[in-house]
Amino acid sequence: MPRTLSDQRRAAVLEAATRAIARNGLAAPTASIAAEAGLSVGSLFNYFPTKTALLNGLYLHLKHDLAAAVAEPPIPDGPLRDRAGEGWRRWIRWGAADPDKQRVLMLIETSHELTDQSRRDGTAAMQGADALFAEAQAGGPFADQPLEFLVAMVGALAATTMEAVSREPEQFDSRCHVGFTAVWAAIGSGGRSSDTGTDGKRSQA
Amino acid sequence: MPRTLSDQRRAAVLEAATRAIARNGLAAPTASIAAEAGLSVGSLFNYFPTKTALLNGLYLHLKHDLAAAVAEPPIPDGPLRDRAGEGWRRWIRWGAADPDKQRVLMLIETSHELTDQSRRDGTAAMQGADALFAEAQAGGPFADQPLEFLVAMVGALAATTMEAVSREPEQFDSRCHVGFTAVWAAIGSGGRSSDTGTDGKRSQA
Amino acid sequence: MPRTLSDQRRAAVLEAATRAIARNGLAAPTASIAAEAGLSVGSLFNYFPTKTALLNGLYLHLKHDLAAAVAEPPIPDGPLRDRAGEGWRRWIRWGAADPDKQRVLMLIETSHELTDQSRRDGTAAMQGADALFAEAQAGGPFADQPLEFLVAMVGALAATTMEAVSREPEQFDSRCHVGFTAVWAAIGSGGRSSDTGTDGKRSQA
Amino acid sequence: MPRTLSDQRRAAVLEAATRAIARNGLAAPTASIAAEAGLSVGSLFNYFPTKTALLNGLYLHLKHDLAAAVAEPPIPDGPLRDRAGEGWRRWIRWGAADPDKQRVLMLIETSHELTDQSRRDGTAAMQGADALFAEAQAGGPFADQPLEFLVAMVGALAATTMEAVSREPEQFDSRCHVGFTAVWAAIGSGGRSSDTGTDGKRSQA
DNA sequence: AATGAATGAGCATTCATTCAT
DNA sequence: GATGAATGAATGCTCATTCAT
Repeated sequence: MPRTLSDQRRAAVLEAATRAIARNGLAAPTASIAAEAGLSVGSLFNYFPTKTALLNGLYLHLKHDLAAAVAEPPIPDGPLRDRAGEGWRRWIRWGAADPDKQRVLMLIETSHELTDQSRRDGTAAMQGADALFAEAQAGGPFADQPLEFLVAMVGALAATTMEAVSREPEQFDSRCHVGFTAVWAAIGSGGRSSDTGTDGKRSQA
Repeated sequence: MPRTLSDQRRAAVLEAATRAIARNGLAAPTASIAAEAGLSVGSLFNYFPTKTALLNGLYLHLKHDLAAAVAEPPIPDGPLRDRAGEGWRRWIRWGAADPDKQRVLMLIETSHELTDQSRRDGTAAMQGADALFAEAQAGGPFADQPLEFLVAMVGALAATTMEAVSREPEQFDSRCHVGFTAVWAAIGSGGRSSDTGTDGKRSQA
Repeated sequence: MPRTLSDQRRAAVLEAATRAIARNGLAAPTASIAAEAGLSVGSLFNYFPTKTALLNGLYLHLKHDLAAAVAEPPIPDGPLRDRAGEGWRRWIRWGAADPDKQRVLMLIETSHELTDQSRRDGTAAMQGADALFAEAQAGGPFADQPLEFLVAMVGALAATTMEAVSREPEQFDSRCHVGFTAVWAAIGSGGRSSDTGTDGKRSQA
Repeated sequence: MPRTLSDQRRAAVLEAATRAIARNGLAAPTASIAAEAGLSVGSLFNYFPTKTALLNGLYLHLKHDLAAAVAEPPIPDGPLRDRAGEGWRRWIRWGAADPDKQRVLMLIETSHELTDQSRRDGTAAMQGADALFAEAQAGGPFADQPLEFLVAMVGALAATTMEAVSREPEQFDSRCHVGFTAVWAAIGSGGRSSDTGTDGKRSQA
């Protein structure tokens, strides 16, 4: 079966596309992507019939990559806030480890290339991660806010935090903490006693 | 004397570019922008010598537009939190009133067309608005976070909030409140007694 | 009468065109010519209704300029060969003094912008100078060659000689001598006893 | 394996460019050249990445074409003057057989599109032909003239002679003779006995 | 399946010329 | 007359996609 070869090449294309698009924007020529992947133009179009298909495929690939990075290995049981915090840190770590991925994800998301189906699929892929935050929102004062809005807020904060961390990796803990504080507040849990605060000291106030 | 380069026409170009780019992305043809502005292609290039110049000009125009919308009329004196909240609401209102502007601002910001100079100028234009949040950050637990990071967080939250409000304008108050809660938390004022909490009612709980 | 003013400006345009075209070729924008002449585009088109008209006007202007440089002040009487030699030196001096003029003349001549009428007029203007060489040709072995061919040969030799002299002005005498030797040969007088060689002094050696 | 970049097509482009440029000047649209070569615009740019590259390639192609026409088949041994004369006739024949080539060569040479490298390469290609004339110059009175000047003189005379012959092909011998007489004079051999004279009379002096 | 040349619609930009002031 | 903004056809070049090999 030529399956294995195909998968490898497909992955190479996605990786090359990530680099090329991070560097040159969505206008990055398919030819340059193919070259970067070590393929001919013609072959690239065997894996993705159009550039739009490539972009949508890349979007889903990155979304799943991110979702996996957040959800695996499984986050150990514990207080919701701890679990959410761990998910958050994984999220940020993913983006800071390879800023290109995050940037490209956003570029595609804000473009008009993304089909509704892809957008839905991407959202579905993140459901595991999102659930963590949705749960926290549930009982709080912002429980009536649409999940979509919540998820968007968390995503925006994550993007900003990643970017900051990728510029100063040694500030990972510090920026993560600030970002999570905002996330927790956006979820509506910011002031609840059950959270015992962002850190223990605060809760004694 | 010939017809003089008219500010009106320049403004028309910027407005047309905003619409066209919101609709078709940065790849929107200059010809379509010119047409939408009621000008010939050639004339567009009298006002902006290159497409990049147009994009940079548009970016600055929108940034100043936003800055003015936040800062004018002057926000009346009062507790810092109230003033920041008023600035925040104006910000969201600006973006929700014309979502194209906000979208285009972000598209340009994440593209490679923006010169460093423009970026600096754009940041400078927003200084008035940013100061409001910087002041709040000053004495708090996040005082050591770089202003740049703070500003980026607030900006990201604003973008998300605007988008939500532009989809459901009647939820202006509700979304604004959530967004501001996150902002205030990101600034590090989320839990300070001097703020009497995110809102008065809550602190009594 | 605004005649004087007009003539000045017209001359300024021609001079500016010479510089601009020497620098950028026939594709030199009319706008740049106008600017170099200290005029507005619109005004330039008052003096020359089209770019082609400007080019033809410039051609004739340069041809007359050259013709005058060769013919004035009148070449004193003397042996034909001396008179021709003096004409030749004046010709070379003209081109070496301002190589732009010569280059532009050739550019226009080899372009498709030149009308037949202009070409004829240009030829007519040079008749005085050409006559000097035609006379020399008359009795010789090449008397049956068409005047047009003779003139073209002399022109080609002049162009080459000018170019060489404009690069090394101190070699004026040397290059002039070589050039004239070729001219005289092309005319068919190269070996006639009446010429007593390329120059009288030498033949006595 | 895909269709391979074909030498035939490349040649077709050069030929088409020669015709189109002879007809319309250097401003001949690339599209028209492509069409004349039976190619699409896009393909033309596969063979030559820019119009400037095409022009430089065309220049070198024509120079080599001319050089080959002069040098091949090898000129049989014999007196220098005879060999030079044979080279000269071949040169003229080349230009008269296809005046477009010569015209285009000159157009490119006098434009600003030609790179220094191309100019050098073009000169190098002609070295074989030029050597013939350089040798003749060597021992004569003009031996101290720079080779460059000599070559330019010969080239100018050739261009003029070609043009005349292409207009009246039946005058080939006659014009060739006149041209060569001038060439030989420019080289300084016009009066030397070893040449047995351009014409018999001289050698007796 | 892989390759890369071929295709041509599409785009930013230029520039001669016109015309309102 | 003078000015220079307005016009839009024309041009070099790009790039997604196709297809012969």
